[in-house]
Amino acid sequence: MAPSAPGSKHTHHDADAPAILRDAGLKVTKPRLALLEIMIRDHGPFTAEELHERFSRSKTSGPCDLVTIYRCLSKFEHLGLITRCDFGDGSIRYEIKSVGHAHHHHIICQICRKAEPLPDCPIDDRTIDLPKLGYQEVHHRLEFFGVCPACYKQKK
Amino acid sequence: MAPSAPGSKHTHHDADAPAILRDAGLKVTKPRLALLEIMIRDHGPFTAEELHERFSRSKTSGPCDLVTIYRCLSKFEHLGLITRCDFGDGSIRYEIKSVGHAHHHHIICQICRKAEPLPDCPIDDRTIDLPKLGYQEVHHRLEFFGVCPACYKQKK
DNA sequence: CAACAAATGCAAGTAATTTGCATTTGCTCG
DNA sequence: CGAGCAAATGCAAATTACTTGCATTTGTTG
Repeated sequence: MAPSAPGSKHTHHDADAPAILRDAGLKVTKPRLALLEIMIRDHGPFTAEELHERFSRSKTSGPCDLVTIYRCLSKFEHLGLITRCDFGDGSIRYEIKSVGHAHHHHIICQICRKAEPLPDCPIDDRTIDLPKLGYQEVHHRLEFFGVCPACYKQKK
Repeated sequence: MAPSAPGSKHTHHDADAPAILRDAGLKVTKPRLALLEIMIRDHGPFTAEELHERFSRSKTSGPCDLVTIYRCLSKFEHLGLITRCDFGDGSIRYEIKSVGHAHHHHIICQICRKAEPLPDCPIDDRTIDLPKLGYQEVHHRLEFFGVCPACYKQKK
């Protein structure tokens, strides 16, 4: 996937996973690399468990302990490579941050648990409420919930 | 707190905990009543554990098993008496809903974990994004995070 | 106040995530 | 290119938050 040009134009784009890891000061290990590539390639926020399943299914990547996935995710999060999503179902999900995806939120179906990304974020952390003044490094977590069209149809 | 007038004007206001329970079709038991009263009287969203501690400390209310608290909270939530808050630290918190408190959100200090309510909700579930159209019963969960003035001062 | 369902307490069980520790694996130098 | 060392991994066990099963107690209602 990283072809031709050897020392070519930098500011690595998308799927340049090894460089991303190196730049972050992490060793480029097999599990780590595979994990990052999965997260870049595939969509949607994933739980550790879901990522672990993808490892098991994939023939190309060796196996990877669930614990390692937790540890990698934690590292990636602290480095700002991925964002945490909390859909309120007891599991934490993660999503790649950079790679063309702007800050956004999701709407989760309460019935089938499917999540859809919403294009724009309606919140500006700097201009919301007065009492928030005085807080530093403000950010937010926002998710929408509802019954998706498909599930709503079934209910009737 | 519920004084004088015996069979007085209805539409029970605030601290009329027994009536709230009865109206909800619940038995007025000692733990339940005490729990609801604590939630009405004291502030802030609480974890089950925090509520349990308040029981232990209080001389006026008998003891109450943690399991009972979980069960009551679950009941209260389904009845719409309380709302769930997720501060993303692995514990769920609950807050009374009615009793003059409008729908709102919080800002949580990342350092000391203290939560402050924010007066207005910046979200209108009906008018946010196009893809959300088609979803029924839409609601949202939103929390802000940051470093509170006190903790920020200490850091420097 | 009898009777019955609902609510409670205690013990045990789950699910998600974390920690300890011995082993392995990248990376850096010589 | 091979030693050396810290970082990363895997496995087992621990922890945390919450849930379930079941026998006992307690409100409520006739």
